Amino acid sequence: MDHEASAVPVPPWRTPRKTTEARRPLSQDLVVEAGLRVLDADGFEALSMRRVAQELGTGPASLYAHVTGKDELLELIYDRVIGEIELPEPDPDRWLEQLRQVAVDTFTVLAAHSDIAKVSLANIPTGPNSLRMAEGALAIMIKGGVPPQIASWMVDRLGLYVAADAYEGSLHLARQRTSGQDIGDYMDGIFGQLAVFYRSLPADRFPMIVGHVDELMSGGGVERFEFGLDLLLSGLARFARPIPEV
Amino acid sequence: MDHEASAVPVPPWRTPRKTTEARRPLSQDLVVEAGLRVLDADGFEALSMRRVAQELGTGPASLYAHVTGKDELLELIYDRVIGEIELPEPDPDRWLEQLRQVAVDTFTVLAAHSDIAKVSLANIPTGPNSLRMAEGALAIMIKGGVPPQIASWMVDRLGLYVAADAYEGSLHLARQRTSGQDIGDYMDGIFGQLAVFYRSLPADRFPMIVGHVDELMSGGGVERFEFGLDLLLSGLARFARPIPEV
DNA sequence: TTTTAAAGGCGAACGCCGTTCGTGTCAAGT
DNA sequence: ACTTGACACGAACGGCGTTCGCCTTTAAAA
Repeated sequence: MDHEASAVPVPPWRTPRKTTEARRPLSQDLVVEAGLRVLDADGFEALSMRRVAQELGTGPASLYAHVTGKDELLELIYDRVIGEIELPEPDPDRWLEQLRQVAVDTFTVLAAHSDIAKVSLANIPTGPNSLRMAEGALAIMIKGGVPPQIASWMVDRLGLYVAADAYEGSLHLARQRTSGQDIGDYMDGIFGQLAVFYRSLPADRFPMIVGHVDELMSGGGVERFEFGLDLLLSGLARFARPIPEV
Repeated sequence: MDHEASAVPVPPWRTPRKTTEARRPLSQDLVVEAGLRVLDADGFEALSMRRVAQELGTGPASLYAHVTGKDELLELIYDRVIGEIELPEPDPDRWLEQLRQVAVDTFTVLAAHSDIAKVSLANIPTGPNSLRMAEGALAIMIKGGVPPQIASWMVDRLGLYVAADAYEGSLHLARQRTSGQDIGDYMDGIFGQLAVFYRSLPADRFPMIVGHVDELMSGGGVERFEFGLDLLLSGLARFARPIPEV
């Protein structure tokens, strides 16, 4: 036995068949993970089937055995990201606070993973983790005394608001990435230019804009997100009724 | 005169130099108009430089003399669409009602022009008509007694909400267009499937969803839009202060 | 009227993209 | 040991935005 030890070297014109190490088996999880890696590293616009395949050391065609297409891949990545959000056990006394926390957490997680928020704007998310989120938010509200009809619509509206804001923020990130600048320099540049532009407008046609440049430019992304979120939530609170006897 | 009437036919090997009718001069306006035509007819995903050029009977390279690229074309189309919205003369007594009307009108106009709302999510609109909108909304609020800082952020938040909802709606339109179905059939199909899907979920893990399918599915796009809008506006109203002596 | 220079139309090509086809190869079941 | 079915993957298709370079047209200059 052990012919291998004294084996004659393979002739060089015999192209080595096992290029890396046998055949690495792919799987949907591996594809999704690679996609998420590309997304976090290089952003949404860089997430192409070719790039994901490259990340896995293969060609684009290989992915289609595990994923029906790019759309499905995006939905899978999205659901995976949503899975990172923790849901509290509903407490009727703190329902508003809990709902707010879930919204903020969702915003944070979506913003952390580049532009994936776009996916939830483009689809009605039906992955297991998205359903978990919807169920959790519904439970917090309904157990807090919000009428089911209101709570149902609120899930929709909150999801839209959170995703839209995260998406908008990610687009700035993408531009900054393209520009190659430091994130701070980029932001200063954009806001500086915009402030100068506003101030340069004809004051007779745009008196409000010219007169309130400082207010228009003030506040960062998170501050503005929470401002809008609190508008929505304070509006919602008026609908809440005391819990009926259980 | 009138040699034309009895003119000898041009020899066919003499390739006709004026193919259509001399050279039609292009212009930025013509390009933008053609782009809007494509958008309304075939949707966002069909709006390519090639397609717009085809609409003008030329090649894609010709457009770049009038537009720096696709991004600028989209912004120009967007601003043109925004120009369709009418702004009221601010009336301090009816500021909330006026603001609401502007938001609804904007939503309607954006939704009418397919997916153009996407552009305002991707950019901070700075076209003349977009500025006019911002100025108008600011004026309504500030003259209505809303503190300038709140009004400034509200312009941002309202724009985000309106654009996001219009964008989401347009994505359904795009799918319906792709599927080739009638709009009614498509909607019934989607909502029917979704309702069936929700009802098929395990009731122990998703009791709220399974128990409130009817509420989750109820209401059309406009109804939901106005629900969210009124949440935002009722939250805003709490900030309004009586106008100081003028 | 002729010349000339600037402006702009446009065919062709580059390098991306998502997706499909056909072939090759491995590993598990017989 | 052989068969077979799943799947990896190179190559190619048709689309995209954009650029290059040539050529026509036009309007001002001579």
